[in-house]
Amino acid sequence: MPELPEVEFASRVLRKAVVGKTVRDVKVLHRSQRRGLPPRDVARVRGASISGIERRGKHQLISLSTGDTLIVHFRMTGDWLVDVSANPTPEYARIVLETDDGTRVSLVDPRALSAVTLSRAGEASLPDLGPDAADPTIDVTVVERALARRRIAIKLALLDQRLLAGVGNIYAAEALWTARIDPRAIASSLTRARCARLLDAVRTVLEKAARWTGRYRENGAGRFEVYDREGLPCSRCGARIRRIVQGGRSTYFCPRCQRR
DNA sequence: CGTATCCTGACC
DNA sequence: GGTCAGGATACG
Repeated sequence: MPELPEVEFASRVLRKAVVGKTVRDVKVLHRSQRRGLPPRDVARVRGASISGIERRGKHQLISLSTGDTLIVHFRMTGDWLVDVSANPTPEYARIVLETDDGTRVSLVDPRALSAVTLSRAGEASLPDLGPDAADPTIDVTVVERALARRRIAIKLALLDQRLLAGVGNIYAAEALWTARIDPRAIASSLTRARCARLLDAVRTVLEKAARWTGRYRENGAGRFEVYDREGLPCSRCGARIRRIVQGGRSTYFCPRCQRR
């Protein structure tokens, strides 16, 4: 699942492939994408040149010479595939961008849940996002304040992009394991010291993931401490990793060394 | 706060 | 052929 490190990697791939080029054609190949990017918006993209690529949380922002911005979210299974337009259309390609030099960038997404929308010049249509989890300038106080009023489980708070942008289900679980915090702990009850440990853990986990992502895209075995490891021993204390459901999603944690 | 929705591959 | 997974959003 693409979270901040994977989206950062993908945005670099995209930047290298298309920045400075002109969009020759845009194809929307799946009906679920037509809702977010209807024909009138596709028409606005054709012929524009791409001036830059940025990332905010898990969103990628493709700036166009027209002032419009394409906003891309991979959701669960989206990714970029870069090749040339002479090749056959890649499997699971949902939206295809072709540039004037023959480069083709396909949004490949087996589950077709990715979201691509066009934001018109001047209207910022990103959802309300908290500070970027990779922002080195955020400090403990930022985390402490974000959690102070939230009487929800800390795992759910970490997934709330309005509080901190970029963390998803996998790295939330990994960060809580690293910080030795029980995912069921109430967010507002965390002490300043635990907030500091959590911020540190989020950074550690995201940096580690970025190093993996740089090498290969696939999830390597043994990459995670708790995620998808139900019943297996905790590498720190040996207790069996548990799986619970929070907010409809799986949470994996060590019931012995992660405390409330 | 929980639950349904979007989608389709994977798995039973 | 039914169920599940899951990020974000909408709704009760």
